[in-house]
Amino acid sequence: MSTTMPTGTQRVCNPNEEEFELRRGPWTLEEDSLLIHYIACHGEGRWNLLAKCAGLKRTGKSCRLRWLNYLKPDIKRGNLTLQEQLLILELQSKWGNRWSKIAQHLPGRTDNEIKNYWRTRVQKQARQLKIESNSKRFLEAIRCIWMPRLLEKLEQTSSPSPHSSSTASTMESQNSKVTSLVPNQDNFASQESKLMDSENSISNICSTDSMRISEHPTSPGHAFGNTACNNSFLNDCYYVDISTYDMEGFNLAPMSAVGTQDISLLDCQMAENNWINDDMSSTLWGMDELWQFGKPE
DNA sequence: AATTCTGGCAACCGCCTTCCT
DNA sequence: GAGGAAGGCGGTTGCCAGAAT
Repeated sequence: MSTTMPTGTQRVCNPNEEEFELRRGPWTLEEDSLLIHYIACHGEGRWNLLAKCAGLKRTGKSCRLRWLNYLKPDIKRGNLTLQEQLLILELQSKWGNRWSKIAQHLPGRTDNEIKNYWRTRVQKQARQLKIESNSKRFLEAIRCIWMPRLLEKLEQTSSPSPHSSSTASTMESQNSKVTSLVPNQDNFASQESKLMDSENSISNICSTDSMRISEHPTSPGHAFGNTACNNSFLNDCYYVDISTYDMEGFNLAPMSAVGTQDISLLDCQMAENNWINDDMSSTLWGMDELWQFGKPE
């Protein structure tokens, strides 16, 4: 029994209590400080009671959300690092839209933030490619093209990225061990050229061993193994120290079901859209620079 | 300079699960 | 075991700032 008020408040009529206003919408500084102060003194949990005791005219849910997504001291601010983006791609392909679970592996990042990232950046690419997001084809593109690119970019920017300087310390340090990821750049450019050739499917790219550099000898989950790319592209070319990701190993099982037909379809789609050279280079996840280094001159 | 469009993100909603009585 | 409350989670909405026209 509530009525939305034009001012962003709800009038809640409770027979046992006096009528009170329930605020909605953006939080004010005053509300924030009330919440912070109350949690500092009494801890979090029992959110409905907390809201009442703290003098907040908000629902317990609203308080919880505000705290977890914005006010909590260890929340990271700023853009997602390359490592974080890579991790999100991998974990999403592994677990699907289990944002809270994924967020557990990105210290300081919230499920809401990761969800927003996925929707605004990643799914946008799917739309532009006319690929259904979360489809096999899209997953394939992520694995065979974008993740390797992220890895390569990661290697190139071994020094901390400018926009993540002070805020991404945990992941930054955790993932500084992403090692031996990328072969020489010339090869990558040539791979991209191949991609643009409609005669060559992604599977061609994936199956080349020209980019071979190292293979992790003991990796239990075998980061990029057993993919539709016939293992070669990722498995042979990249080594990610899984343990540093705290990822319980990459799981590429779903991709193993992807046949070359699908890949070829994707390839056709890509060729049709000229996606690497045009669309993608300027829009992929806001990481424009990611698409610059490997472009054929 | 004004208007429209777009992207990013905080916040809300509704459903489901877990906990408590 | 049943029922209700609280918490957790994923999807969606709406606002705002900056870009584009």
